[in-house]
Amino acid sequence: MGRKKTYERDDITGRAMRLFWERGYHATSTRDLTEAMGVNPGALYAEFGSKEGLYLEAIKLYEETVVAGHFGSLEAPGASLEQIRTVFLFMGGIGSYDGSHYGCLLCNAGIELAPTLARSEASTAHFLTRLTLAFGHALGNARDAGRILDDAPVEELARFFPTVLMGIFVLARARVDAAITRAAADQALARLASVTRRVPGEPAPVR
Amino acid sequence: MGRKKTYERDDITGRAMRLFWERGYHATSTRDLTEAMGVNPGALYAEFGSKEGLYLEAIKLYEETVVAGHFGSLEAPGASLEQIRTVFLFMGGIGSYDGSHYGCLLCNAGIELAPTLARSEASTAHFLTRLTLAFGHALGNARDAGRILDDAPVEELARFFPTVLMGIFVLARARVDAAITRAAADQALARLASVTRRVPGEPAPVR
DNA sequence: CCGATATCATATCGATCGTTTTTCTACAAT
DNA sequence: ATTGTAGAAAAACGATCGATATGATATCGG
Repeated sequence: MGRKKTYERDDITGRAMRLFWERGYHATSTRDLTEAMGVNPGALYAEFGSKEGLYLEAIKLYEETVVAGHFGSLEAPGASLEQIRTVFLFMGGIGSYDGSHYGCLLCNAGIELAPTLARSEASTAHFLTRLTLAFGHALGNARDAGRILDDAPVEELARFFPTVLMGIFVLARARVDAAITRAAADQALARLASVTRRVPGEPAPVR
Repeated sequence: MGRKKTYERDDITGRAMRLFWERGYHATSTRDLTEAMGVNPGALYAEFGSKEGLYLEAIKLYEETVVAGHFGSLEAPGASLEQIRTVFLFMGGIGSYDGSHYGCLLCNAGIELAPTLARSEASTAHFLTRLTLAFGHALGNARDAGRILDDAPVEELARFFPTVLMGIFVLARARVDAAITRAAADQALARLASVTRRVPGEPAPVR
């Protein structure tokens, strides 16, 4: 009994996510949020408890959709060098996409809120751990397949690549020239190429 | 004629800088600022015009002191590979220093305010340009001295290194394990080593 | 068709925001 | 000593913040 909701939770969470993503936490007011979500304040607080609760839900949705969409290929069973290259080719070109100045919600959250909101800090740290494991997975597969040198520092590389990605997100948000993110991604791939075993038919490593 | 000021502008700007650096712009109120600066609101507005004006002054001071302190060696006439290595050795160890979770004020400013405060976006972009020029300068010197390969991609590397630094700042602010920033810095140096010409008496490149 | 009730739209809450005004105090030229 | 003035100290400004309370409205079981 009672009236039906005129919204779906995932939908309004997604709208809030995009607003937080673009503007950050503090620069987004609850009025901005209710307007973009198309709901009244009461619904926001009934669904999410507080602005902070909504933010954390938005982060969760971001992990499940955006992060999974961009980096899920690295976590797939057969992930290897191709998936790493694809990620960096995409990230290198991020400066030329619409909305690239949004950067990454979890990177933004870590910068803006890590000192004052422990759950945000934890989310960003978890995100970085996830990326590190994903790269480690793909690199491990590549090593098992004999595609990278036996003494390649897999663990260090798996920590290096996410760091470069964070740097690229910072550059994208500061709207630097797209050629810079391109160069950064290319050089990360060049580091990968320097530990890659050459096999017949494969293109030469970038320099 | 009139009463003497009880503060010095650089001193109170520095106190504001540290507070903005740690907490970010929006999470720092003018009351927090006046308290930390040891002045009354009237003095803040007489000196800086607005909270935004104070923030921009703090950024300027940060460039002149902190940035110059950490990256000035790269801009010196004789800068070369040693200066690049020193920078990354320091940055790799940043996770183990007190206050490392502050990250970098200009990186933080780019993330938090770039979408809403054009002058902040410009400051971060200018900072990145400055770093790129500094690395390009050091790499150019190294190439002129025959210390890196003739076909080494100097310009791309000069764009790559600042990107890695931004990534490390993000990690530091999210308080990830110090071993991760260390690995990221080491791998950036490994990329440098792969274009470095081996000369007698020099240590072997890192892998 | 009718109460019961969950959600709607809207007004409004106290707190805090960035900023300004007011009042008082110290200093210097006369 | 007097007086003009720049700065210190404190109160208070309107606006907006996150959050809530108040009625109107739609949807159900009966």
